[in-house]
Amino acid sequence: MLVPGKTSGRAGIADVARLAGVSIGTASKALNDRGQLREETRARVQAAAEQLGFIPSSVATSLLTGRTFTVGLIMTDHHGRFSLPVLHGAEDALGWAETLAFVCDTRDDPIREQHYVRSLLGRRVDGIIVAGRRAEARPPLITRAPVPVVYAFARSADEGDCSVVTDEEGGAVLAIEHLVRTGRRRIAHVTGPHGHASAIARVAGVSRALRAAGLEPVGDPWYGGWSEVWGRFAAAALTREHPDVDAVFCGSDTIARGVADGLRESGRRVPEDVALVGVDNWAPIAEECRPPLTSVDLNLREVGRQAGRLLLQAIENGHTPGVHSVDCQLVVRSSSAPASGRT
Amino acid sequence: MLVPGKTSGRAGIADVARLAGVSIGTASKALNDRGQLREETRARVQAAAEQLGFIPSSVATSLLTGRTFTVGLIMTDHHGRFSLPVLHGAEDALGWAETLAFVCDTRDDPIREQHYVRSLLGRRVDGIIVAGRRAEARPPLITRAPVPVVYAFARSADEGDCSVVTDEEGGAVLAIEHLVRTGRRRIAHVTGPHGHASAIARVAGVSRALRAAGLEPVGDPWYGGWSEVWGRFAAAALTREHPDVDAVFCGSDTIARGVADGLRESGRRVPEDVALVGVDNWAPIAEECRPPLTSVDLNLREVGRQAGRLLLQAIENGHTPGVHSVDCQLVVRSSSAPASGRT
DNA sequence: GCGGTTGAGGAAAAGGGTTTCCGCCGGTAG
DNA sequence: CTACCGGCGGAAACCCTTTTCCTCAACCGC
Repeated sequence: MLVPGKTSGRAGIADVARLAGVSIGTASKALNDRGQLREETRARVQAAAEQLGFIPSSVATSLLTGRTFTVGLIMTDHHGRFSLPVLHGAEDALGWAETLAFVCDTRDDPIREQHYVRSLLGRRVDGIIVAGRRAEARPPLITRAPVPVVYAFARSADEGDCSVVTDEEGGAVLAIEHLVRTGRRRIAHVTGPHGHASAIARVAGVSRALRAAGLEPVGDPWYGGWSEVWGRFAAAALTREHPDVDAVFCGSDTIARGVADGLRESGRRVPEDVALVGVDNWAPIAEECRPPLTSVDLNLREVGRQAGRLLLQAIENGHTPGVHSVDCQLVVRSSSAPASGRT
Repeated sequence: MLVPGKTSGRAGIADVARLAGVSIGTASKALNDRGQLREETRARVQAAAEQLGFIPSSVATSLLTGRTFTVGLIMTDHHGRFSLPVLHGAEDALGWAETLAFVCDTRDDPIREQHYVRSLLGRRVDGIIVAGRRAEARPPLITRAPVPVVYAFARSADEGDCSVVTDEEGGAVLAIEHLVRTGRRRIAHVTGPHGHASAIARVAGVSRALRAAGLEPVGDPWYGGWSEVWGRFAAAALTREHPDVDAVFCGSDTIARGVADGLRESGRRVPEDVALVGVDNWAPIAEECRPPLTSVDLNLREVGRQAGRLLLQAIENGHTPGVHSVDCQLVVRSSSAPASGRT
């Protein structure tokens, strides 16, 4: 039942106070368990608030305290394959509904990005998270931002900023160690475009892990694209040039799926003849692959969680510069089962 | 250069006014092109604002005007395949950065949802969009909401609410008409689980379109799951039971991809022997399919755009109840090219 | 009986803008 | 010379809630 009281049509604390027969200040104290009030008064006020469906305006308290319990989340990959898990992680860290996130999709347009930043700043967000896939370190969002900024997944070029990234090199090491452990010896690496930062990091991990295991790589890394077509092509070429290959580590699940199809069509069995590991652990690809694909999970949700935690920390205690790294995780499916007769 | 003026560390309009040598009221008028001021004064104030990097706090104006230029976007499908395009469309309608959206992922948990709703209401959002895939109409978010609510893609069970949905039945008609137009006569339909609302709508569309074309369906609709495995299985069974089939309309791109693989492995060529159309137009699947897949696009972005527009309209002029339908769009790729020798 | 103490609740300021209303000043017309 | 008017800019109210400070009354002990 609406009370004709205030302009907005919504009950304000003044309406609650009037209904309970107390002053505004007293009502506030009753609702926030502050001050010294008789229990009876407190209950009366709370009943009144309940009856009116009173929800306090955080706009007013924000104005008062200077904190909005609001952050901006800027994403640059509009399909959300990378930003969404980051958002989920951030939500975890920010507490369900404790702090809410304005999500802004820049569509990789710097003008739009600046618009959004200005808008966020005008709304007095407590901080900003910049999420999104980008091979290289990205230019800082803004110089001398009046609120903390944390970069998630895409790291800032400015070392004084705070970034959270995945340890892609470590992820590659994980994959190779797994293959070696399951008895593979002739391991090839098929990946994305030459010069792509992710490709570079993973190649480095592959070299390191192979060296540590005392193995020679099977040819140079195969650079191409991130597509299935490339994977199929590479599989055909690979089996032709290196018939003894017994495992392929792929720079993405998409490539790996192409490789799986290519191998099957060249008469190789997966995993019996050749084991396969991808990267991304992207369910619709990895799980539908024939056979289901072992994959390196980039742990993006944890990246988001860390970013959220660091942001909160920066808001409360000040800036924590540096690059924070999150480990990858290997998700084992059947594509890398040990070949029969091996360890 | 920070001015020691105010508490927050950020320049306020008082700082600007002081620097420009005018009163606060005058400064406000100068910055908002309001009132009668000498051009010189206006310029002086604007220069001061520029120098201080002044960004007005929309918290303050929101408190004053009662409008926050903020909406809530509640999503229920956490992979975002459906909600994200809706978000993008909504962003289009809300104007880049004019109105920002709090994005809340409920993970299909009603408790979390209520938390978020309360939080949004406390933040005095101007309206709420509920997005997300759900087969059936969903229960209303809240009864007697103090702000307008628009349901996007998942429609509300309450007819008095405002919902925007895609015309899934119409999408199926589009697909069948396309197949008929390119000379196919023996058209089968492979879809998801029996009883699923989307499956039901599409089956209805298929029947209608086939009847209109004077064709008999090839057997009953094939109900199964939304997976590739099901598609492969169905393809094998289909070619066995109906060797004369020359087209398959699939309930999703994933199924269609499975069917494509299954057909190829049964010795049928796509599209020469059998044409294929999917639903979703989900790029990573449709484009990587062999051959690239013709697909019915659900036009989710447009759904989001409509939802945004309707919400804005509801905020400004009041409620517009009813279910608004958005047409699907057929995206033609090579999987449905006319067989050689046909029209 | 009176001062001190404590418990309960009210009054008012604050926070950062916008807007309305008002006053001042200079120019112009009567 | 005075009255009026228009241009320009300032003072203050207002939005909603929290919080601090204050008042008032009752009760206690001496």
